Amino acid sequence: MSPRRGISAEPLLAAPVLIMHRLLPSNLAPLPRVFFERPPLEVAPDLLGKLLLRRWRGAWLAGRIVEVEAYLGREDPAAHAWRGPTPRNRVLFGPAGHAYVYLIYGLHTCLNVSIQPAGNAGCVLFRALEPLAAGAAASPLRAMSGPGRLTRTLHIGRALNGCDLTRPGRLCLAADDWPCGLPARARRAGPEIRVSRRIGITRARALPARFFLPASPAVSGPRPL
DNA sequence: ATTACGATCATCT
DNA sequence: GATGATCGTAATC
Repeated sequence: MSPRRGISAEPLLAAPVLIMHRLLPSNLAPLPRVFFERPPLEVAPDLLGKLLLRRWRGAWLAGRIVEVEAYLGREDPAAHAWRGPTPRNRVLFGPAGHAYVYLIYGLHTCLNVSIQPAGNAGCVLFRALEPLAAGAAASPLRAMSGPGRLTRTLHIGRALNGCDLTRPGRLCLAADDWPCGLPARARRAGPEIRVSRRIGITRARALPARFFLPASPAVSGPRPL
C-alpha cells in the first residue's frame, strides 16, 4: 500500500486540541441578528476579533477571527450570488446571520455568514482564525490559517449550511470582553486592521474587501501595507 | 447529457 | 511561482 500523495480533506488532527469548554462560557454573548443586517464592507472588519464557536461532540471549540473577506452580492462579479439565486446559494438570499457552507475545488469547505436582510445576498468569508491560547491545549497556528483549514479543524461541513449563527446551537459567532488585556488606549482604538484585495478570485480583483489583523501570526497569504 | 471551472492546499522548483 | 488533486455546480449543447 503506497503512501497517500497530495492533500486530503481528512481532519488534520486525530483529536480536537483547541480550547474546549463543555458549556458556553458566560462571558460570551452571541452576536445579534442586527449585527449582520448591514453592508458587508461594514460587517467584515467588525467581525475581526470576534469568536467563532463550534459545538462538537459535547464540547465547544473556538477560534479568534483574524482574517475575513466581504462579498457584496448581486453587484459583485466575484460573489456566488452574482447571477442570482440557485440551489447552492439560496442561503445568501435569506435572512442575515446564517451559515453559507460550500465545497470548493472538490475537496475544501468554505464557511461564510450571510449578510444583510433577506433579498440582499452579501456575505463574509472566514479566512483565518487564531487559537485562543498557546501551549499543549491549543491547535497549531496553521490549523485554522486559511478558509479550507479552519473548516477542517473545526469539523465544519455542508451539513451546517443554513445554520443560524446568532443562536448557540452547533455553530455560532460571539463577542467576548476582548481586548480587555490591552492598555486603555489600545482598548479604545482597537487593534490595527489592514485591508487588501481578495485572494484567489479572477473577477473584481481590485476591490479592497479582505480585512485582517496584521498582529496575528495566523493570518493567511500576503500582508501588503 | 456533457463540460468547464472554481472564494484551496500541499508539494515541488 | 507552478502544478495536481478532486467533485459539485451551473452553463451549454
